[in-house]
Amino acid sequence: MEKEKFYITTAIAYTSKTPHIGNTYEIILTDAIARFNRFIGKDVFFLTGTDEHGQKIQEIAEAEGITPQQHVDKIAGEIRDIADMLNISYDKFIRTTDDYHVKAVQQIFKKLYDQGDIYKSEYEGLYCTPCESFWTQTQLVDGKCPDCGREVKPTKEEAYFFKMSKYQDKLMQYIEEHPEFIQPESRKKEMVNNFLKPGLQDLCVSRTSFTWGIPVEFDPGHVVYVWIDALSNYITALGYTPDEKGELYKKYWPADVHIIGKDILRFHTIYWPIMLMALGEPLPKQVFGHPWMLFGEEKMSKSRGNVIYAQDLVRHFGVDAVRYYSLHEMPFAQDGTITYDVFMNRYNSDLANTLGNLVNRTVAMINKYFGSEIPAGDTEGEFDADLKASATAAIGKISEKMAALRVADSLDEIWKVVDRANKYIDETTPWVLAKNDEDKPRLGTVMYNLAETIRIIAALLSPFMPDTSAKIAAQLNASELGFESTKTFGATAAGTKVSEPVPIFARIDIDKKLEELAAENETEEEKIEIAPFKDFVEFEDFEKLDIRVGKVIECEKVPKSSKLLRFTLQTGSETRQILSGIAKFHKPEELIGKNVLFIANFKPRKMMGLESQGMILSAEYNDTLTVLTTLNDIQSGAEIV
RNA sequence: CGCGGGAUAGAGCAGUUCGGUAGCUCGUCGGGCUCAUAACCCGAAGGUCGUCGGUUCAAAUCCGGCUCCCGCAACCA
Repeated sequence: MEKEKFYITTAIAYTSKTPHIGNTYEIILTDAIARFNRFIGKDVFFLTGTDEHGQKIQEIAEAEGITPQQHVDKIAGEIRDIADMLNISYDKFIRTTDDYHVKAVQQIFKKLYDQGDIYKSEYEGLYCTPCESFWTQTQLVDGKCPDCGREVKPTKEEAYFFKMSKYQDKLMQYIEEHPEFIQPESRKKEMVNNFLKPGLQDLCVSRTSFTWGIPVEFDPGHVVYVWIDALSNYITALGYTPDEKGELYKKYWPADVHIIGKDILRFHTIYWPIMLMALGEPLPKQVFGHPWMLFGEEKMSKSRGNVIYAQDLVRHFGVDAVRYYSLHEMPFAQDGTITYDVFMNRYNSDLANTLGNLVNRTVAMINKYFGSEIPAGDTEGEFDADLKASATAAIGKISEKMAALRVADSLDEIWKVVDRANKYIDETTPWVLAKNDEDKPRLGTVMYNLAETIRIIAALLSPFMPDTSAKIAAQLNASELGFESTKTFGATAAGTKVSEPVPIFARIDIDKKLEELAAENETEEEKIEIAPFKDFVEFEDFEKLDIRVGKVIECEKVPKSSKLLRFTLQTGSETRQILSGIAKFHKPEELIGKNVLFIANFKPRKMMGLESQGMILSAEYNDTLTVLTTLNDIQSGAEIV
């Protein structure tokens, strides 16, 4: 019988810098799902890889004084090492710099262009001078600028655009007919209400402002901008080209599920399906936007000093502890958190105490009471039926949960069996049975039932914690760990020799470990990553800017905007209104009365319906920002020289 | 009034579809046991289910108002 196929992917990781555990979480989650589907007998293809093009990478490489290729080779290597370290069972690792991918993307771009879905735009009649904004035909309101309502003028800027709107209704229909397509459900509404209902804008798919990308074959100077390049990895990895689809593609496409971060859901549930429609290919069955792993309350970032790397966690706690935490502690649809403290508490209670100790005490007793041979289990007693039912029923429940991508809940089901087994030991009190020879057969059965239950646990764990599964099986000398073997009791043969008991997860002394970790962080020299410095300019270039001091006489939040503050600045004997996107970093009250620096000769520009007559200067580093001010008070309107 | 999600014991979460004794894990306290990694098992304490009001015999659950968080969109030059 033909095996059912299952194609699963992660998003490809951007190769700008080394990923932290929050980034790594995605691939662990995907691996568990992939392994589980293999476990239940599907023919799985698991794809992961790296996204290696773009301006940012070009800039970073320049700053480091190496070529973009050298930079992405380095980071892609690191990412691959992390995946291998974590036992990620990917079938293919694609890099967007791979030659077959580059070629296929060029062909895809050409095909879409030839059939008229991609067009080159000269922005004719579509530039609004006061707003300094480009608009596509579909964005205009009554043929005029949607921002200010004024006339728009032609310009010469050129880029390629994808006609998204053409496929919009078809996509809407698909989403409605396939309620499981976007997961979790709540995200679906975001996509439909924010993008599809208002009408899709045509998507810019090429750039001329940088060169580190896939060249548009028929138009030198243009490179393919991120989306067509990155998204198509899911099919080019299978050997797809518009002309020749390839065996893997025919076998595995459409994807059963794309596992991605919630931040790129839009691209995967709107642009990507539309690309596929344009290519005449079937759409993926499901896109799951997983939540983020945060450090405490915050996003991880190096400057906050709260980054946790998978490598460090693995070094201190082992691969499967990292996998367990990632899979078990993350809620399905809400962001989860990680801290060393919580991690270790989880480790001790779930892994060392509950699971590890069950294996340890069982193996120890078999050694002690039966000379390390698993005895026969033919003297039934109270509690046996309940234990067996618990063990053999687990796989059914887990299968249901996993079909809904409920990985954490699946682990809970396994732990229910572990708990049941620990309780069984208490109920049957083997140490009491061991005191009387006539109880030996019953004691043997208790040991057998425990060994067999643990074998089933090991089998159930194999998709989630493969190393642990193998370690447990090795101590019991168990060989049968297949899917079918988890449904029935009795695969363990009496007489099987177990090994010496060896703790699988050593308990952690949390206080001691925290000290160790703190010491480690201190010795680690701080690497400060600042934006690359720009090229030399002439003094005249600086002189073109008119930078002035302004005294803040009014400052308030712009209604309905999360970023904008509206300032009224005193500039000599005049005042002017300036908008600045710094609401997240400064409260209006704290700025009133302060001298700020601003660029006075930018063309006025409308934002949120208000005119901004200049730009207030701020210093920015890694998600934090502060407004510049003068050391001593000085007349407003004073020039910066 | 742009769209959507959330607020439940010290912490993290489930329960809300189809109203009826509020549940899980960790932590705390007490007890049991001694095979085992000071592990395991049992029990207890701890919640006016954000807030105000409505419907109902009965509301965490349904309806409405409010507060606070979060995501998306818009907006940061």
